[in-house]
Amino acid sequence: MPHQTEAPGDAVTRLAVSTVIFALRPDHTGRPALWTPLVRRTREPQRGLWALPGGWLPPAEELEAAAARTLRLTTGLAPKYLEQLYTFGEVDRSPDARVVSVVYWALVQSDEAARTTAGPNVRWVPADTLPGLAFDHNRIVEYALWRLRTKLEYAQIAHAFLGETFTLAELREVVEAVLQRPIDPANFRRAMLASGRLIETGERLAGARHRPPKLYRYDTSDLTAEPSASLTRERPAS
Amino acid sequence: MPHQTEAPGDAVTRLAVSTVIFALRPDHTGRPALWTPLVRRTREPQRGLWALPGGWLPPAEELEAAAARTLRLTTGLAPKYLEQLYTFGEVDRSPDARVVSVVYWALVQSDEAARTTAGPNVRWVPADTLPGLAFDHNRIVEYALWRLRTKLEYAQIAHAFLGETFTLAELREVVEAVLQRPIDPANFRRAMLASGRLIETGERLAGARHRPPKLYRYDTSDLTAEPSASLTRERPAS
DNA sequence: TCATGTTCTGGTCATCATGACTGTAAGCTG
DNA sequence: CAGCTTACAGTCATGATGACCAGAACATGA
Repeated sequence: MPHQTEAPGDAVTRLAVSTVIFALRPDHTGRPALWTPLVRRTREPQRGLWALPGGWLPPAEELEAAAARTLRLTTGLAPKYLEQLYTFGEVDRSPDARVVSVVYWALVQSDEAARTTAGPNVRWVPADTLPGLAFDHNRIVEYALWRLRTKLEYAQIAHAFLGETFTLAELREVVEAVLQRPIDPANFRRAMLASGRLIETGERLAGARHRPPKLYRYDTSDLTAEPSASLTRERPAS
Repeated sequence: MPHQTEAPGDAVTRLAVSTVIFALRPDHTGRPALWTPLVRRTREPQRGLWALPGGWLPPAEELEAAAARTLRLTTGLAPKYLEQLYTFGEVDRSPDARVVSVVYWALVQSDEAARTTAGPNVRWVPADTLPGLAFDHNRIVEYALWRLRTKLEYAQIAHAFLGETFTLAELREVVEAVLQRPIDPANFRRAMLASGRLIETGERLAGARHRPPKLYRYDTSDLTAEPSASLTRERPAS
């Protein structure tokens, strides 16, 4: 496909797809924080180390589909948000052959995360305090964290962590957990309502020992905010 | 490298690196506009069509180095700014084998662009009105254009189109050409000076028939503005 | 029943960034 | 030196944002 047409030779360069998955879970203090699932490597190289879910790219499978499939196979998760993060291809990032990894990042709902495939080879860890991972996966997660946090500022993907309907307090809790700083409830409300992307459901969430908050839904009809809509999508075919 | 270790089988999936290059040149109205160099395909498939500069990824070469090398070989250009754009891997984007392309985008100085390798197989075209390109390259350029324009808003890479020193008017002309709208000179000055990234050289640019403007230099010392500094760099080893 | 605690929710105020605009400074040209 | 052009400095209105305040509305427990 490139204009040069030397034969690529033997397949010494291999193509893999991996995914950094984020979900909100209570940390040791009880407050919601970012967690990410890891899988234990059962083969060499780096056998026994924890790594990102992933796999080799099948020739007939789309990149995004491969990301969704491998994370479903290894963790049982179906992402609500899935987007390409970056392609890592340093020559020495894997000790054996040259491996180029197209890495995606995904957001899953909290209740979904609770249904993760259990087992000794899958484990959730706090995204900010990772153990030593295989290959360059620590660096990859750090970059994914940075991207998540900057994207939360200018775009609205916080609702990807939540269910279909949510209160403003729940949405704010998500943003606070991701950005790791408290946000004034009144100002947050004003900004969110001014964005015009929240739709009142008309219902309220009763049961708590305080004034029942309104339930909102996210307006997914407007795609103009993401000019790269053809490249990023929500709710991929899981 | 992924946790699954099925053999990747035959190398039916091939890995390529391509680059979208932008430079400022006067368009038919005489105003500076974005241009991009294309190369003509000399082999099948899509022989004769114009395409982005690129080539297959050698097993021992870094992705970014491969991008810099292929664009130098085909166009003779050395980019001042080079960053990974996106990885395109749709199964059907190439008629023959499966091809996954890691695409970079580059900015080159105007005077550098004038030194492009001449020949019937290299051609500069206005980035906004492209002819029909090979494969999915039209879509790729459109995405690169969007990324360039959004990145110019929040970051300051306009100086990548210019030389070492420049006047505020020159810098403003770059931004106006990229964003395709006039910018108030006084407001632009205020915003740029407030950013704190411009350093006065102490010199002025005389010779014009008006008050000589100050010459500025860009402050490259501060890397905190780009938290992903490890992934994006300026002035790659050309 | 009713006070109490809690959060929801609507509002004010100061600050800052930004767009529109005006006026003066300082060079070159004829 | 008159006149032209752009550099540069400053004002004003507007809108977004952070800090803060106060009433509304519910569950709970006295």
